[in-house]
Amino acid sequence: MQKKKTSTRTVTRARAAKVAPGTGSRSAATRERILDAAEKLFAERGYHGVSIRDVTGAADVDVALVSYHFGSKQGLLEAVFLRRAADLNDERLALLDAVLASGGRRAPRLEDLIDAFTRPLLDRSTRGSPGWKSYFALIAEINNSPEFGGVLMTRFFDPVVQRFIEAIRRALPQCDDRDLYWAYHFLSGALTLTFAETGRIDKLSGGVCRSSDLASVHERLVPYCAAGFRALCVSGQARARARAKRGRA
Amino acid sequence: MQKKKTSTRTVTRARAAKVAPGTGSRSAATRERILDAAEKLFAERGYHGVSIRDVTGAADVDVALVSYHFGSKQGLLEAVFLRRAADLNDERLALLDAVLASGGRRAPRLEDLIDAFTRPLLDRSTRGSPGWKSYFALIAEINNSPEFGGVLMTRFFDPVVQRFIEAIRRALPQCDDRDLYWAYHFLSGALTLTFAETGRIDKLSGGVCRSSDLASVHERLVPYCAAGFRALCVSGQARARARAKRGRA
DNA sequence: GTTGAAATTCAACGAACGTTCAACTAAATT
DNA sequence: AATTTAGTTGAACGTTCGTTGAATTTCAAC
Repeated sequence: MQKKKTSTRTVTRARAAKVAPGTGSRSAATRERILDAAEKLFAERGYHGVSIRDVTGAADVDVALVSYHFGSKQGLLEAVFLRRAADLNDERLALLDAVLASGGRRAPRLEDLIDAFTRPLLDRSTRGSPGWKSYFALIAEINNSPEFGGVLMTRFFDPVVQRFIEAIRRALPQCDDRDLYWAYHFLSGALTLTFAETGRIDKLSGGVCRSSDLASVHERLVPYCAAGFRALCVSGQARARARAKRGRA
Repeated sequence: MQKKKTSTRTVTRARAAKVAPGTGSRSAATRERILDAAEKLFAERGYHGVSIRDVTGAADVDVALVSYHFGSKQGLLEAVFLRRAADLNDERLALLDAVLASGGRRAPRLEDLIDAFTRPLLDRSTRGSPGWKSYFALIAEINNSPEFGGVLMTRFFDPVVQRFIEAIRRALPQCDDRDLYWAYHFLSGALTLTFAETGRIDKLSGGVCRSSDLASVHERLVPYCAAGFRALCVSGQARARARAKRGRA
């Protein structure tokens, strides 16, 4: 199964392609076209549900360019993921710093922290380029997928998440770490499903709720999760007291 | 694109296959084998990430049997979905009725309702056959997928969900319907991500939390979501008061 | 034991899959 | 103007895809 071709000159080019060929100016445009199309299609039908030809067809570009620019289909997925992650993480951290700075030495307000974590998604989905909606739908699928969930999400987002959890720990200093992490986990599930906009709640509610009305959802997501964090905090202390009592008995 | 074959005798058999061929006893066993393998693989790699040959290979069965028993690959997915849905829904409704009955005329406790909705998942994932874990992972992917999320979930689960929301409405009679539905939406996201067991929280928490320790998660999921429901309820009333005040002004 | 339907097997269909290669174009370097 | 290089193209590679038709086996009813 090893490559037998004693390839001659072309090897250097192929190797170079694997690294990252795009520095020229006219390549950047086609790279973006491919990323836009891939983002949309991956979000709609999932990674395996989309062929490279689907992507290049939608981008009106030759098939071979995916391998050339991104090395492989998997490389394309990671590039899609990476493209918007930096921007998203940057604003999240900026908002987090602003919340922490405005409070001075005082503990930050829990609602402000959750808002700083989630508002960048709201802003981009409602006012950003339409690609952001696809991006968030893709993240929702990835986040819930055993195949990619534990890998891609961790790599691209966990450093920022860690900083938020540290801040939340300051807001709820008496809270057990396990309760803190699980509370974040629930927030993560609610958040990704919300910004995936699958439309299921529209049918379920008979039109009372609209997935696309993200401002209304976000307005509710923050108090919902803040209350959840606090409840876990107190119920965790109750559990600890019960354990201590059992220990003494 | 229409079938030109003036097919003679075999048509009756083929038609019958589309409906549901399995009544014989030895067919039931192979059907189950196929469903088990499909459930596991769909959960691991998603619908499009699994080929029919992957499934029949794992089930040690001929390729053609999927078309014979389930009509098509999509038919197989729906059969996987349907197989455990009835059992799950039945116990959910039984627990719901028990909660409502035990309370008599009084409003049910919110925590009891959320527990009735979620505990059947906990029981089956921890004590049921291992196929249940795959099933819940598959549901998580479907729930967050634009392609299937709004269709399959609605068809198989929404009737039961509606009954729960009615019961929750009795527990929070002053709560606005929009707040109620959105609160359920957040619960749904947290629930599906939890039982998907993607393992992401294990890495994020550095081992403090374990996805596989579902009893600990469930113990926290209930108070988290109950507090969320109540918080939405009161913040919804605050919003209503604010709207009324603006109206008078 | 024969019959007949249900279940299974085998082989193959055309289409689509991800990837690669050599040839070609266009821009930058000398 | 000549040469190099990044970018693009079209074609093809071998493989796998979902599905199908016909032949074969299994098993219960007669």
